[in-house]
Amino acid sequence: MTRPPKERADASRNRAAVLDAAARLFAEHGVEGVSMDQIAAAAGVGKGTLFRRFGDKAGLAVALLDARERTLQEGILHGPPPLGPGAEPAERLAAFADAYLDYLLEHLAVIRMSESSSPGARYRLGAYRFWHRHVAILLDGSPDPEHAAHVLLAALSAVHVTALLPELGERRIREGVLRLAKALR
Amino acid sequence: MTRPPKERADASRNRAAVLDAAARLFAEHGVEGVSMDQIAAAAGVGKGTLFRRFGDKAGLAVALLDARERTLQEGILHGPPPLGPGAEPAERLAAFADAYLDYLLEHLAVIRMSESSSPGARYRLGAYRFWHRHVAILLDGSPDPEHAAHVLLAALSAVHVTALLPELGERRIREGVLRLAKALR
DNA sequence: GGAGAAAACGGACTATAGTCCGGGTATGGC
DNA sequence: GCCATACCCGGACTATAGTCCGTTTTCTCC
Repeated sequence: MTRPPKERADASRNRAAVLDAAARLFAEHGVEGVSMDQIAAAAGVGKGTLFRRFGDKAGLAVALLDARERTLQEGILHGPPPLGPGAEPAERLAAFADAYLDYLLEHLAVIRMSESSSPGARYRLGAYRFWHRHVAILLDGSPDPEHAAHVLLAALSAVHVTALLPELGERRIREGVLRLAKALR
Repeated sequence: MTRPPKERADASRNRAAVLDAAARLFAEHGVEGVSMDQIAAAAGVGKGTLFRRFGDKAGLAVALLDARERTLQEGILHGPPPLGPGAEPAERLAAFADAYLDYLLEHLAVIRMSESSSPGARYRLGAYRFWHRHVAILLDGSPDPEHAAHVLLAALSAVHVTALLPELGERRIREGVLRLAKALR
């Protein structure tokens, strides 16, 4: 890990102000209904500050999700089975699909924003690479675990689940994903 | 089918001019590298005309793909087996996956544009609904053909295939999709 | 072939994402 | 406490998508 030399007091203050403002505005008007200008104004910072720190709207979404995402990753790496180590791969895969869907459905709009700024942005996220490696390892033994892992994650993409939700409902999506996880082994 | 009353001569002339200009500019500078202003200028029409006719850049992409897409749909509905009617569902599904990948890889950038203007745009395309119904029918008998069809199509989305192509290559993607099609039955 | 209606045209206009850089401020060394 | 400087700030600026509406063209019917 590279350790940044330090964070200046004004920078840290502004980062917190931006994240607070963004969380509040997103909750109030929806992710799509808030412009970067509005967030900057609400946080009391300039536009330049906002973009320099977070890159773009997707980067802001990633920062907002950071804590929740780390919790899930922690549960996978060091938590109790079946999500954490110790259970059979098949069980761990089912537990992952379930836990990931919990996370996804809880933050659907923000995750969608984090994944779809530019086309293909999702696949470049550190988090995506984490989920992909985890799933590929659990699929070890199948003909092409890497492709199969991408397939499972495609069925768990925010855009995909958002589109299917009104048509199929949460229950059928959960069952479908679990069946898929089994079928891929 | 609803029959539009007629198309005025100026409208038809401009439509052709826009499609020509777009095809040429896309081929020359890539889909991402061309702005709607440039297309309008190259076609010798105003911006308003462009947007009124095609809605947005994705609509323009859809119009460009129209002919090729109809060919594939025709092959499915009335062509010879195994793509067309007459073969076993499993064979037809494999043939569809293969033919769709041919189509997708041939026009990857334009299809990506047609699918990803706004988030979820893909699922509202008439073409998507066609592919989905076809696949769901071929998966009849499995626990949830509709969800399974969405899964197969997710593995065939332009963004997904674009992201996987440099990492896995065409061969592994084709094999992976075929395995998925088998596993979903 | 001319008048009137309907449809299409086109460019000025708005909104938003994202960039750039001159000016300011915290920090660490003295 | 003071200075040098590296880092950060913020708003003016650019580029692009998409809208709006007064004007022009086409079509139809007489």
